[in-house]
Amino acid sequence: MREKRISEAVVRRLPKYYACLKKLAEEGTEKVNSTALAALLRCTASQVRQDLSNFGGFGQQGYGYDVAFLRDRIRAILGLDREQGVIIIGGGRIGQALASYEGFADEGFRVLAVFDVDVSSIRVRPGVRVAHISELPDFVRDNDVEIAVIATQADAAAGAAERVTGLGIRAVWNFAPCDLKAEEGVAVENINMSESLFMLSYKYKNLSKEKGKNG
Amino acid sequence: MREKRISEAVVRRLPKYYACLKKLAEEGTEKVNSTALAALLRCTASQVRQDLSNFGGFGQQGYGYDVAFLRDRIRAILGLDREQGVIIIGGGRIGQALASYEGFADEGFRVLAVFDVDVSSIRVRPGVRVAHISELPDFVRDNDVEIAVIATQADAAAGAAERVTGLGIRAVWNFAPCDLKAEEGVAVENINMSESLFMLSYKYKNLSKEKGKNG
DNA sequence: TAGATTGTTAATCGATTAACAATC
DNA sequence: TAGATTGTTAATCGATTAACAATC
Repeated sequence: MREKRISEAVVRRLPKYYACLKKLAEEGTEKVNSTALAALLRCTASQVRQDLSNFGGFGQQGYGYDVAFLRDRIRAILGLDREQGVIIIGGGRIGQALASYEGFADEGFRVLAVFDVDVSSIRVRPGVRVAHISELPDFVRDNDVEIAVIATQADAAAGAAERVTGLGIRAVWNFAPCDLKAEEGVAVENINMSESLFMLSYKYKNLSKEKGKNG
Repeated sequence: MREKRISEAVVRRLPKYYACLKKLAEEGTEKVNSTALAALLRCTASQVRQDLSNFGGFGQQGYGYDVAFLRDRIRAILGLDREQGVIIIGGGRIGQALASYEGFADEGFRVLAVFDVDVSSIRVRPGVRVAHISELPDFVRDNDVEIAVIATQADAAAGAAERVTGLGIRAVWNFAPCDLKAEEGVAVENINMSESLFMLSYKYKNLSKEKGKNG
């Protein structure tokens, strides 16, 4: 059976549906329809139905969607229904912040270790190992590592990415201020703070020209 | 004269052009054509010409684009041709990391102060003030603040944003794991790390289905 | 002038929205 | 059954790509 290719635009909205459904479930809401979901996501009901139907019929005509059911389906679609081991390359402030952020654990991400060339002065939560970069190959061999976070300086990022993919890691989350491109068989997501800040600067500068709506 | 509305898709590419042109200039490249730029950005030459022509004719037929000239034009378009004062709400690890990141200074961003309810144990670079949140109104009144960074917990983010916009700040850069929506007359950019991580998880899970290309 | 390459118009492609038949 | 709401097909809209006349 041929899986339909899901467009990038749809994938970008999936985490938003998920966050929204988690919230609704926490509030005790049991069912929701496409109109209500659309209002929460600030899009059209049509788009909600179109998006969700990409993955199968999760709703019921005349009723709507069961919140907990839909949330769990999207969680599974996102691959959050299992543990994923994470290592962090670079123990600077960003690396330390990520290593200490407890929110990730809620969705099954387990930060296993932080690697750096200088191990002194890296402070993380108990349970997260701090190790010299030379220990990386052994660690990856001996542990179940799905995701590598690149939290190095820009000039070291591409090298670090090559290194981890060379060790067989197939998911790279890059925080260095440069865009890493995905090679065949490797998933890459860039958090490019500079680009975001520059866009903010652009939007700010052009505020008067806007007719509302951006963000 | 009626300014043409620039689409979000184009704005998202502007920082990439800018980064690319800065790099070319540093390497001593003096001219570049749309085909070469397209190769660096991994898009089509047609798109490069289409994008740039939104802002005016920066090139020269038969020649191409002058690297330094185009870089400076895009810098100005992004609003990076001046100083912009930045304050940070929230002195946790993310807030501290941002307060200490020196790369922003290169583009005219000046981190002036970090505010929090608990000022102890916040360590930043010399020259950055650390103050209790109660000092915020006075500080904003007495200083030139363009941008407020929200680096609080998720539940405090919306309140913090209201607070700073209430004080007249018109640009908000949000790092809390929730999407702040822009009200009329306020520019907002969200760095939503959770969404990015979930998308990475999705891409990783669906790697085999991909025909290359993502990131 | 001949060659190169832009800026722009036209064609294509994909994503969003609207409409409605299916069905709970 | 009647009312509500989905899933899906068709229409619209916008963004990307191709083509080419303008021009350096």
